[in-house]
Amino acid sequence: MLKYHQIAKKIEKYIEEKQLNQGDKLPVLETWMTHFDVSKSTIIKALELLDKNENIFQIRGSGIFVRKLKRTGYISLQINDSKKKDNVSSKLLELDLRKPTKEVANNLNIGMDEDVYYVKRIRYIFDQPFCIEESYFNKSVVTYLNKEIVLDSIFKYLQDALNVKIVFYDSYLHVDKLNEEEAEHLGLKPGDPKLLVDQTFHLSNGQPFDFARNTYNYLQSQFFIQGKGQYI
Amino acid sequence: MLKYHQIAKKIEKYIEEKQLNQGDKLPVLETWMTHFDVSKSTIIKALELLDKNENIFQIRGSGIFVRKLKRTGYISLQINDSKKKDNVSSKLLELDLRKPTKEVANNLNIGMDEDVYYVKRIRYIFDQPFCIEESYFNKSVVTYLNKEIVLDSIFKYLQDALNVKIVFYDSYLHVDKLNEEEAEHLGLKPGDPKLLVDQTFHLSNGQPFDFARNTYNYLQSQFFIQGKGQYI
DNA sequence: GAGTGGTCTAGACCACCCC
DNA sequence: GGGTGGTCTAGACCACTCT
Repeated sequence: MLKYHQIAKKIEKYIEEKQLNQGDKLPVLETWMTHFDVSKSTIIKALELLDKNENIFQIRGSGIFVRKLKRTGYISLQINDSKKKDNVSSKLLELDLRKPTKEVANNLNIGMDEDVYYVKRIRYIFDQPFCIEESYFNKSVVTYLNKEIVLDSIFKYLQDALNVKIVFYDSYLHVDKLNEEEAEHLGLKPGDPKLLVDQTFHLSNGQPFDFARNTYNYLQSQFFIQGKGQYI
Repeated sequence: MLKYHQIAKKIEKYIEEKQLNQGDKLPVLETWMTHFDVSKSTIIKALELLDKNENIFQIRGSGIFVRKLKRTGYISLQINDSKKKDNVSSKLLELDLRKPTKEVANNLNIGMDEDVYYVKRIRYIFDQPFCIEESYFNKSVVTYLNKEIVLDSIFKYLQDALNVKIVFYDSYLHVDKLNEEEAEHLGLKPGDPKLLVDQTFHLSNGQPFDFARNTYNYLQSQFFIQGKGQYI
């Protein structure tokens, strides 16, 4: 494990253990340098990581401060931290090999005669249905899938067994109305609001290999995004 | 202007001028180093910037590649790049000094006896209403506001005239149903879906000074988020 | 094994905040 | 003006990809 990753973790732990709150000041660079016996750049790299994950913010000439979310119970739309989600379970509805629709073929950047794995799941939080998830995997990349794999973590399997690495992803959000089938799955009424999140996951050559369409229950799901200001 | 900012801009321009597409390979580090006559770290910093703004992705041992969004007409939920938005106009509905509600006081971290500036605007894209925006500014930070300022860019005024700098912000998303008044403003029907985005903007001491509630027209607005994978 | 990006160091100097 | 974070350099060494 990289030095600056380790250090970032330790600083994160430090914040947690000291129960620091938003705006609390952390020790200065110099202190961390001597404490971990590494160069300045390494500490800066570690702090950069924490900054990116929205754990801290840094003010030049002033110091390093703790950053905390005020509201709880929200889902991150940025998968920076892959924190474990308890209370979440899922049910498999469909799993088969099929030809893509025009839309799916377009999103996966493949021809309509190629094969895709189709996976449809319902996801539950505290046993309440909060999301319908439909995924389409390019079969030439994801060569094999079965029930057991799908019920566990697909991404973990892709990485460990197939050596498929996600390099980046794009998410597209729409708000719309539920149709009858979706409403039934989510325990809502047709015409009720829904949040639709389309995602494409890309490989290291920039090609998408997974297109996912997520339909969220508007009563069970709230989201957050954190950002940094740079209005010039 | 910082060296690595300049270089990032030049590389961005290079991508644009060469009309490179997703997955196209960029020249290697060494080439950029000699081309700009700077050290390796500086180039890496520049590429880090481009990486953060989702213009490129880097694969160790392989190279630097162009990244592009597939869909157009979407609004970024990350204000990394503050690109100019044409076709967007706004109408001022209300502007006054008032006492905050409990909710607003809580979001601004102030007492209910303190003053806030209240600004209500409708935002139009291609002359279609796409957003109702209600903002509450802590008066002890934003000491003065008027009609002219509000119709121009508030954030620019805050930075230039009042020396108020946004360091970070949190966004919270909900999906819900429009009430009668909102529906009228947006040209929709009560009960139609809406996307609600609450934002708090924070100063360098971590304190929020602006709480904004944005209600989006679900037919006129679509959003995107880009991310990087790191499933371990 | 050659090519390529990433980490890490040590140190000079700079830019900003705040007293 | 002292304290503090940020930029930049030069170079050693490491880790991954691809053929």
